[in-house]
Amino acid sequence: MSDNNGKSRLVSYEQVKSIIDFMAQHVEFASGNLRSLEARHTSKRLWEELAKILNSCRGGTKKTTDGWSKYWSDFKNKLKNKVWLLKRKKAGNSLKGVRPLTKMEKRVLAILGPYYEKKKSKDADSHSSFQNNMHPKVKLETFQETVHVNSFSKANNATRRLSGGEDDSDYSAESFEGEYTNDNDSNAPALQSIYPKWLIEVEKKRADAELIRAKAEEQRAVVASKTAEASLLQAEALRRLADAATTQAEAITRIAGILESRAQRNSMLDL
DNA sequence: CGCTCGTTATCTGCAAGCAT
DNA sequence: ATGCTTGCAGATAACGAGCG
Repeated sequence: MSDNNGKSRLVSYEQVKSIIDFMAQHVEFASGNLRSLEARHTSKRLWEELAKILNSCRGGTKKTTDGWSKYWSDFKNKLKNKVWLLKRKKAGNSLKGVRPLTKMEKRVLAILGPYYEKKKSKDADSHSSFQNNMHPKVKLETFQETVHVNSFSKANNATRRLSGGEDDSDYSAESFEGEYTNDNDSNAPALQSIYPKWLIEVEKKRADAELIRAKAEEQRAVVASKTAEASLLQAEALRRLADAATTQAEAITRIAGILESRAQRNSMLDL
């Protein structure tokens, strides 16, 4: 198990938030798509970086890089199962106790959305899934059909702890409905008459991911501009310091000249 | 093209902790 | 005591890269 030295073995809310924030800035890394040789190095470096961040959080457990990697992998898997169950529920299957997605989970879905689609393409083609009315390429909805009882209960409760820092409204049915289909959107019926619902949902998820990426880029730009500003100030300070040093050197030269001429005068008087 | 290797994803079962 | 939840470990599958 984890080396938490008697502290909480549970991952804290702050830690989960940190992971998701980090993943939002590294979408390829989050999806586990860093497969090339160079990318693997990047992946390793990022896990070390992330592990350092997470282990420095005040509360929660401590893990090795492998431990956090495993945790993230399990987290994504549980989330996939949960989404699958929610889809079944929505499709009319009576699945009691399946909680709606939390804000955190929605955010992770927005980050991973496009990659879930890529990864699950084979499953979608090979499985004649329950939702016959759904397009087979909606990979998010094509998780394995054989979910045993244990997985079911696990998935039902997966990441329930994440709601700890959020208000109860996250669990409202409205909140969940708002994740992929905005029923209040007046354009929705018109759009659905043109495009299939699955395509609209996929595009919405893609847009969400793009938005998160753009926000991360914006933050990065702000940091970069502040860094540049600080560099400018530093350069200005150095320039002034150099000016002061030049002035000082000139003064010293003049003093030396004066002293030298005074010494010469004194020596002539002595003669 | 097919094989091997390394990494990551996924599945399953178990253990610890907690609530009743 | 019992059942549930959560996290972890181990096994296996899947994938991409490199090589002959």
